[in-house]
Amino acid sequence: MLRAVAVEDKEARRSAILDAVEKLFLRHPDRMASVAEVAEAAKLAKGTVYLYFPSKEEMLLALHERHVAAFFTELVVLLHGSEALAFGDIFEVARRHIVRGRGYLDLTSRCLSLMDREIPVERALAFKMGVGQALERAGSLLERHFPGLAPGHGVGLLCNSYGLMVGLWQLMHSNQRFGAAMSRPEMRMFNRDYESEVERAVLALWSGVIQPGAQAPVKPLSKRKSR
Amino acid sequence: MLRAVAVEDKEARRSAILDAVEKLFLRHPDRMASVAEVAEAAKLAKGTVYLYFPSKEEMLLALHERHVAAFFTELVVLLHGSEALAFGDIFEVARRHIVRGRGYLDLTSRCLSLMDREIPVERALAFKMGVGQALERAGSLLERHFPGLAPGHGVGLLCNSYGLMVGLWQLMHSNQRFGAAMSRPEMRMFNRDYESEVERAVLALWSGVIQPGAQAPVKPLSKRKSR
Amino acid sequence: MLRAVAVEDKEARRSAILDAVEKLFLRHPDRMASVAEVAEAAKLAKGTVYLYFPSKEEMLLALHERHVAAFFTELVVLLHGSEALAFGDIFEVARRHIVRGRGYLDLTSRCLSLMDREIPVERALAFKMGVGQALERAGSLLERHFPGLAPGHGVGLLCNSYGLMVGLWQLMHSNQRFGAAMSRPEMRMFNRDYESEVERAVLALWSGVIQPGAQAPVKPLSKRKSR
Amino acid sequence: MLRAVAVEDKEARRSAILDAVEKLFLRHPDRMASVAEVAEAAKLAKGTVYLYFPSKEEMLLALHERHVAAFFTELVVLLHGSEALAFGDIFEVARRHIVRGRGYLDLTSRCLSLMDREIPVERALAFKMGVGQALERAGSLLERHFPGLAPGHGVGLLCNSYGLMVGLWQLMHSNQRFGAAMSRPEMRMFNRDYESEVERAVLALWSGVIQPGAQAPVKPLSKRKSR
DNA sequence: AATGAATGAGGTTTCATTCAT
DNA sequence: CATGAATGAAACCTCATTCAT
Repeated sequence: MLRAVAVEDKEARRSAILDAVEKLFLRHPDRMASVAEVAEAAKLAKGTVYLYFPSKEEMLLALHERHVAAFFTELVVLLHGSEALAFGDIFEVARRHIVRGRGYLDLTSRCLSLMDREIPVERALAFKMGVGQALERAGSLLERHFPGLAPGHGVGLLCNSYGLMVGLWQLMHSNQRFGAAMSRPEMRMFNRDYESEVERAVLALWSGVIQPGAQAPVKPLSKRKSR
Repeated sequence: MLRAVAVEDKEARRSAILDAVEKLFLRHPDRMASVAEVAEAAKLAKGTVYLYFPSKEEMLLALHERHVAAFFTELVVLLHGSEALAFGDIFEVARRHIVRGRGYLDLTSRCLSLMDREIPVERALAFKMGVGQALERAGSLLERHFPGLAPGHGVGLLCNSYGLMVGLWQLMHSNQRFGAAMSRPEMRMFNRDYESEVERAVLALWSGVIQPGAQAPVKPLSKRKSR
Repeated sequence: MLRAVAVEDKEARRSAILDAVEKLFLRHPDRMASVAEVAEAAKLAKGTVYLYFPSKEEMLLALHERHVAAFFTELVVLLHGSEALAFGDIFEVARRHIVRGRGYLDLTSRCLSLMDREIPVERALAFKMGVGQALERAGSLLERHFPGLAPGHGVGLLCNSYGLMVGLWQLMHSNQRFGAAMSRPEMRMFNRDYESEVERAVLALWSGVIQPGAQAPVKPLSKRKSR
Repeated sequence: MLRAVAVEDKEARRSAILDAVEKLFLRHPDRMASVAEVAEAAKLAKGTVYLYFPSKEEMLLALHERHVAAFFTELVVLLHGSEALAFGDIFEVARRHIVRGRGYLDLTSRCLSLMDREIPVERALAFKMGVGQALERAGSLLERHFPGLAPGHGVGLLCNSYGLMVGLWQLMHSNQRFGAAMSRPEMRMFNRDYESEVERAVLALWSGVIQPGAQAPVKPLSKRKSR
């Protein structure tokens, strides 16, 4: 076994481990691979894996981090351009990374719950802060493209969109398990395609947030009571 | 221990077990109680619990089902009334059950991932079909209150809203763990209150979906490419 | 597998586990059996063993406790009798249990160091208090047989003797490993038999403590300095 | 890192490693430092440590050897002098090195059990032979100071004393863990100070061994039986 | 001689579930 | 119906040691 002495070598090895994790994750999205399996897939000894990651959970988080970074990098590049962008241009990036990216949403869900328990607070915080910075950057760039978006609301819109994509995925993706049963009449309303549904939903959300018109189409409150 | 012979007694015992699960779930939302704890809290023996539920996971699902049923019951009652309803009236029900309901969202997240793996397909399907029916009913009633909502789109809007609420919760709730660190400048953009944020987001979503006006405020596509 | 439902049955099973531990301990005094081995030797599943003992270490302690209890029981019975006792009568009990008792001293050494680290303080304290009571009882009875023993010094003498037996064993027992090498001239002074050596030493200790005569044979301090 | 090429340099490095071991041992007497920690404390790499010691256990043994050598050196110097010595003069040396020497007894206990298993027979034998020689020397010198000590019994007395010191320490030292609980009435008999207790015990042992008078104060055997 | 990356054996404990009573 | 004793799979992580550099 070659020894990763230089910093780049180490980085490469770390990355190779993540590749192995990803491979296993995609092969069996339903079960979390054991460290032994990861090590085997990466052709390393178990102990070696622990030289690069303090725990199994942090491996997953690191993989997720890689996904997220790739997404934001591309998003920021796009938003940075001087070209005028419409919703679809931006969603295109999300589609490629998040909606269609193999394992992106599944891993996101998984990590979101890891963050509560298994990941040490310090690490969770660090991850979140990293995302926060990217988000802030993307959010403010976004505002430049949508004058209807009130200053400071870019980040919020991105968060909301992200939440919508994740939540909807969780609601819908399991349908695959049901196979033929999905064609029963009682299941009709679930029988939609996540990809098109989520785009429509996010578009609607943006339309609702980026309000150019004066009057809201949906009245927030009825007259009878004010809560 | 009295024996639950009559059907009602059995029903009551089942319910008592769910009460115990709920109590434990609320006490430690961060860890899943063991069956032994549930049995103890319900003042039963471990084995007895298995007379009423085939597995631990199905206990959680049953509790979740109870939450969901309570929510839909109230929602349908509201929508059934002849009174005119604004968004806030409807969201009020969601707020009480989902947003503020102790443990509702946490349990929802948990069950959503259980549905993928631990729950037998049959059971998962049955649950889903139950929700489907309630959803269908509520969706069509909803359309009566919002003429701007195209026929058949009520269910979709409800699903989207539900997904948004769940996804946003997952993104935001973990912030509690971070305590004081949330006030750092890098974390500013996360420092929002879930309750008000989610209401605003859902309202925006509805505004976007229920489009009375002609012109969309957000152009779906730029001219340059058509994907 | 028969189920130990009654309390006596449980006691018996616990005892059977200790038998298995003892058997393994005697077979390989040099390595601590794994729980898997213990379970196998006791013809139980690993998990079952954990129903009876909270940890591997506490198994050893329990076995040691059994040894100690047997020793003290017999000692107290002897001391209780009305007959006049000489040192040899009492040492006879120690010889049978401690010196010749298979594994007694080895296990004692092992447990003595477990008490420092692995055993929870509560448990260690409980054990020690149990020994304390037996010791107190034996110590005061001892004083009745040896008028030369100052009141209250019985316990101390027993402790000292115990320490001497344990310490000497540790110094000497390993000689077995050395086999033929023990006959080299440089090793001559180690080449003694533990059993006779320890008896002589303990007798000497008792002779020194139970001082009938006026003049001490060994002057505690020289005249030149007083420390 | 400078390379230790000359023999003295190597000796110095070896010694520095032992210093590091000792430092760590004193800092956390309750847990055995890992090789990584030792290396770090000695400002060396892990592999380097293995150039000087074949195993972790032998590090401990070497440190112990250093302790023992220091003790015997001083003891022999004292016994060599022409001055008349009383027990207290000799015990003073033991007190300084063994009783009060930080970590002496703890390490002794540890090594005594290592000798059984972890240390290769060859090495264990070598250590023992070294101690044997020192012991022999000290033992015969001792006999010159105590005419009551039968020729050839000096070594035995030293061994017995050593065993008593070690055994008693093991019995008593753990009391520190129990803190306040030591003041309970059931623990009264344990509540003694090791330092004074051990001195009294060793003095008693010597008094018993170095018998000037004719009649033994403690009858070895009762009349009724002869074992 | 020094380094530190790689190794991989090794054993504990938990807990959902079963089933004899 | 109720009990709770018995089961046993499952997986983590540590760390002493080796050896390529």
